[in-house]
Amino acid sequence: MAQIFMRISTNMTGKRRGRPPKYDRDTALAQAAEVFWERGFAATSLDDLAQAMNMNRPSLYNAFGDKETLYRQAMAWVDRRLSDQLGTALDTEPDLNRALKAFYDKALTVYLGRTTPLGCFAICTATAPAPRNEAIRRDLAGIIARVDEALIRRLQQAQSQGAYQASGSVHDIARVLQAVLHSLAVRARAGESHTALEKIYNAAVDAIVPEMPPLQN
Amino acid sequence: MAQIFMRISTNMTGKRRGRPPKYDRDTALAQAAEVFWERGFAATSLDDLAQAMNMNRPSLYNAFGDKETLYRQAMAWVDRRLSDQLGTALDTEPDLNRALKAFYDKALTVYLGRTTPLGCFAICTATAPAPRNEAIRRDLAGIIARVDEALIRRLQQAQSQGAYQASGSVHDIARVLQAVLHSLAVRARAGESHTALEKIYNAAVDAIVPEMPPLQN
DNA sequence: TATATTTTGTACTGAAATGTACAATAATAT
DNA sequence: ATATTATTGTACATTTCAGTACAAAATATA
Repeated sequence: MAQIFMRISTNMTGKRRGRPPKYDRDTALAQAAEVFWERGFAATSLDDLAQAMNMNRPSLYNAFGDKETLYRQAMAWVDRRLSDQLGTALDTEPDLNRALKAFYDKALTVYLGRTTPLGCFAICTATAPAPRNEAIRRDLAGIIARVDEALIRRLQQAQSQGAYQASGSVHDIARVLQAVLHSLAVRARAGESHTALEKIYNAAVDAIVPEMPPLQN
Repeated sequence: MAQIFMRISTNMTGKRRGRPPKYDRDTALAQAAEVFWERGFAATSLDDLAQAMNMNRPSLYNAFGDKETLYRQAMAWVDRRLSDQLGTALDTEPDLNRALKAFYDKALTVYLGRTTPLGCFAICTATAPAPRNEAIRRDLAGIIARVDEALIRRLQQAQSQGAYQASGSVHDIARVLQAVLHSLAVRARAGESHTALEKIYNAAVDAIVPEMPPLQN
């Protein structure tokens, strides 16, 4: 039941005992994520995963646990990478309007940037199992909450710099902005084009966070 | 391969020949939808469905075809009902701002109105299989497109009545409005409360389609 | 009453999936 | 060298699932 994965028993020379693993943990997770991303949680078999990760099933169990555990690690892996990219997109651009557009555009490159457009991993594959799998449901809720927080921070930053004046609550506006992200996630997976999606987020940002009028002096 | 379901061989008295079906087609679809809605497409077995529909598997095949066909019929069934309700919500309220809020609120009662909150059937269960199932992907795209059209119509109506002046393209604004719906669909399934979701759509509508200023005379 | 038609329900087949036992392998440590 | 440790890989057991064959049941029609 309570198994312990990944006992990192390295000695002081950094060399592990026993037969060395054939896989690299990070790339294996990336490969697992790719399969889950395309097929979803339930439709992905351990054989699919083992094949994609170039491992056999017992090794896979030994390294990552069962399918659910592996799925959650894969989702966390994808989330870390995406959060990094979206966070830097928000931070690099000083103008709020432009920062948000950069944010959405970076998301689109992830959502559309595979051989086939897959949308958002979490939104498009974690929703299905969520009602019957409390852990996955909480993972999904956590991912959404952290994006809320990132957007709130960015809005507050703009506000404190006088670059933005919220009509209502900044918390609520952040959630409206994430709504656009969710829609891009879904529409990308439904097959809509990059240009069509670009129009959506441009319209949204311009409607919700209009460009600053030139400073009056 | 090409089977024909539901041969409606009624004579002029409206009486069918052969043993009468135990199931009612409409309620059976509703029951199937409930199962798919909670578990998703791939995680639902034909045994789950047969049990929920109070049929045995051969009858199920005879009446609705295989799992994919049944799923698509169930999704279409749910979509018809939801579209009806959302359409009337949009039409009954004369003021655009209030009409949109009624629209979202009606959606929320559907998304949250079961024993466990399930969000939107299409958004939360059709996205997962979409990349590997072209038919389901197209169904999903069609459902999204029809909501776009309904919102566009409503915006144009308000515009032609002078009750609304779009900043940009009405087509784009409609898609931004549907983005809010998508987010409600996902967040409901992730476990967020009715009041939390209400705040989101209220903020969105007020930001995107502000209440009309009192007519100037 | 006999026949045709349609659905029901049992039972079966074959395929796919999960999870594990156990021997073989490859490295470090003594 | 020998022991220890950890992973790999084969093989297997069990369950679940999709799909179907076929007889029984229930109705209309001739």
